[in-house]
Amino acid sequence: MPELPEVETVRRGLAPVLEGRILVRVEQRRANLRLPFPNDFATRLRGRQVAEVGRRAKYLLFRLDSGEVLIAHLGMSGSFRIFHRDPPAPGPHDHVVIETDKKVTLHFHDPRRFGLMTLTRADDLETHSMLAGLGPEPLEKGFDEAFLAERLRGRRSPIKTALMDQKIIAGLGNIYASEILFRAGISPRRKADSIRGVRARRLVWAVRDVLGEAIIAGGSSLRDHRAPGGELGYFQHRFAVYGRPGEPCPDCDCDPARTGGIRRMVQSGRSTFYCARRQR
DNA sequence: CCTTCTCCCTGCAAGC
DNA sequence: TGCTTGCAGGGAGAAG
Repeated sequence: MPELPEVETVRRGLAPVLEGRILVRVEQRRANLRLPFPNDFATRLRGRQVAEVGRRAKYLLFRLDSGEVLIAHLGMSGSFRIFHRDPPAPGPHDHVVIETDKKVTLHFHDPRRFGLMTLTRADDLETHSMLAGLGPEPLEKGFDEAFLAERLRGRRSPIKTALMDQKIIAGLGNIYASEILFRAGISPRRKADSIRGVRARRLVWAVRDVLGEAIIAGGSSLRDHRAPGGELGYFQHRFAVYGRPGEPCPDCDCDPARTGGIRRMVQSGRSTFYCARRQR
């Protein structure tokens, strides 16, 4: 379940291996993922040099010397694997195979095919429909309590749902939304509009802290996420609430047998985990 | 405009 | 054991 920390971990794994490499062979092994591949996908990549591997929200951005950018999204189950020599034969879910000079091979693997790859001109990147309208990067300047309170003003949805809205903040998904609200001591049910002042400050800090710690841990490896070198992330062991219904709250130790402990509920069709005592 | 719902897809686990 | 069912979830688009 790649969210910002997982995608950033992937970017950090790919950048040193791919930057400066020339894509000598590109094999597109099916017509579509979540969306169709663009016309002449393999042809437009072949022979190009990778200038930079970047990230915006949950999108990976491979800037090419042709002036085009390869936009890749991992969806739910997408992953890249790097092989420094003798890559294995691609399996049924290895949808794109890219060979570079220096014998490096890249596989894009995505069993559920919620991911996507497309190409656009670098000049048009910011106005591309996938990137236009995204909220700010939560780990960069410009994301602060004043900005957050302004963005949440008038929002009637629960704060948990608002945190997952990519137009408000870019890069948060279901797992980190629960973890961040726990860290901030804010109820996931609270109306987004009521997040102001000290709560907005706590929430901004929680966003930065949780995401920062998760990136240092290499993201979370629940089912699918691995770094491109095959390394597992280990932030899942540090989840305070996600996937832990019925366990005692790690902060207040409220007893699950007496209505305390971590609870699960569904908001907008997604599981939310929280401690009712600690989060208000 | 804002919010919620539905769908896309496969793999896994729980339950019968 | 072997089947069915439900859940996992990012994002687009429809519906309310």
